[in-house]
Amino acid sequence: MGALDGRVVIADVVFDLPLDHPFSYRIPDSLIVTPGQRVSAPLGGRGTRVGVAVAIRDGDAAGLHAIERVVEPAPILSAGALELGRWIADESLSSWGSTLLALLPPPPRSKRAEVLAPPIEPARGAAAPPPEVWMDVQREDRLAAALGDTPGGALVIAPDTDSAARWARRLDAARLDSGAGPAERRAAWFAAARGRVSIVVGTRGALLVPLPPPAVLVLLDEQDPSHKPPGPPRLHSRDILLRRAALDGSRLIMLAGAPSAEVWQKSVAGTVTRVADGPAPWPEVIASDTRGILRNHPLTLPLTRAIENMSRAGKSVALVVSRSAGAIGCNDCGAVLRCPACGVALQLRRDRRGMACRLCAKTDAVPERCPGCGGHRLQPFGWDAERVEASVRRRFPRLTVSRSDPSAQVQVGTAALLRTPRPRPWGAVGFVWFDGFLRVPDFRAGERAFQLLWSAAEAVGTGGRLIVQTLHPDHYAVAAVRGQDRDAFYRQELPFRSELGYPPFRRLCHVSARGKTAAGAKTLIDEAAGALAGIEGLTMYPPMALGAPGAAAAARMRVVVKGPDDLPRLVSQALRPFLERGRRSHGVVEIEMDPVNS
DNA sequence: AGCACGCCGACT
DNA sequence: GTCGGCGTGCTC
Repeated sequence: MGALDGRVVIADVVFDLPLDHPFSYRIPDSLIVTPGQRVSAPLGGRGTRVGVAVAIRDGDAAGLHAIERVVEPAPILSAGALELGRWIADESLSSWGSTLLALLPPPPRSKRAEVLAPPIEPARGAAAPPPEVWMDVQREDRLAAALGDTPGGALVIAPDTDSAARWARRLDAARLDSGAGPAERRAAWFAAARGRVSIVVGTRGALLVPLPPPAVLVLLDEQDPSHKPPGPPRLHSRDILLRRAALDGSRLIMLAGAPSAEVWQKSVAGTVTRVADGPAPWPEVIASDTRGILRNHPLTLPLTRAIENMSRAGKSVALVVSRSAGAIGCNDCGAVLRCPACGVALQLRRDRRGMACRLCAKTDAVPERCPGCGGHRLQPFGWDAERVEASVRRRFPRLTVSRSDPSAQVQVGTAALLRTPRPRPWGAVGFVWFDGFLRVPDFRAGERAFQLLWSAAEAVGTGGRLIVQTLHPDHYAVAAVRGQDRDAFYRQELPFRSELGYPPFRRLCHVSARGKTAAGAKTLIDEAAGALAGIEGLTMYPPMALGAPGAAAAARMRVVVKGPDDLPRLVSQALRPFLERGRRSHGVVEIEMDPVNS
């Protein structure tokens, strides 16, 4: 690296920018920089930013600025982790830098360098055992016991910080999530890298923690949509862990009472191993038909009885309400108005003057009569927590009824009630208006409803009751939970997904255009849709406006694209000109791969 | 993403 | 005559 010929050592650095190309810097003689190391370097105008060195090479220093300092004296990411980050960026059509930096603990505030050893390189190429999904009621206890016996390290990914905190306490593990302080997070990261702690618990931000092999990777509540929140890394934690386990030969354990359709399909295909038990303690599941009732009172007879019996037995009852969903149902036959082409529930527009399909954007007036039974009681309605609370108070004046007090005899709330841990199980759980979940205008509504019922059944103790008030008492989600039979649910659900070309059989992608004006957004989305049109294997729905109709908010347009496994590559090739900051006059094109809601 | 440069409207 | 709008292009 003699300076005579101008050849010096150069670091290629990626930053948290929407630009998917590295910036090159000269490495001053006073610094040693290796791939995977965080560095601080000048970028644009004035000021420095923290980035990650992804490559070190010899080159011509002409016109290059110098790295200013290293954030840590050793790499924070292994070569394998860098490569995994590259894969996540490719799969989600985001930049390497924004992906990597979202997966690292915050840089230290002070410039004082921490003394640490380099992370241990994962054993690449080792054959990984097939990933497992543990579904039995005892799965959490078994996990805690199994991790206690594990010789190597373990990385446990929780869906949210509350869960991470609980599990860190339970496993006596180092905590690495945004609920922990920055210093604690960094300490946990490097302690794990050095093999000094055996178990690390975190949320998504911990997915790249280096662990000495053999390590066990764990995904808690696999079915929880919180595993793919908005923002980088823009990929589901399940997919990241499946990839990581395969790359570094780790065992992967996913926990879910009722797994996602994606994991279930993998288990059917034999790439994921199901671990279940025989019949577990299970409540009596009662589907209570609300036809003709539920207009003036939120409780059917079975739920009223359950409240009476349980309060007499000193047990508490949860009443679960749904957030009003905007789908349109018939109060006579229980049918939901659906788009004939897409199969998803049509949604009442906010101005209430029509209804629209979220996927194909077809809009229509709300019909006078139900297309199924001819009934004229078509309406979106629901019992919210406030109304339910007041009504139950009136009906049971001697019971404590509350929306906030966990010790109340009857507690009313949304589905989040079931996720709050409690010392004793519920005596009964009642779904006031289960159709509110079935009617959510999303192709995953049935799956979500099934998983919700399953978790409710698990949260009810033996001898308890699960009461489902619905116009669809024979719905296959209810039947499957009553029979404690996951397979029965997916035997119905998977063919539906397959026939309509939904995940897990095809991949989905949202392409949206945001402009200053509705016309600008429309122009841009039409151009983007034009670039995607005619690509072999893609199915594209017509553009539709997002947000409130009318107003100024219509400056967002979206198309839904379905395609094969290599959808990211197909879309990125076709839309490259839109993603490389060219068309700013009309707005910005954004791509969401594998959307999990709406 | 931020930021600087650059070319057209209403204001002290 | 300026101040300032944001459209366009760049950052090693």
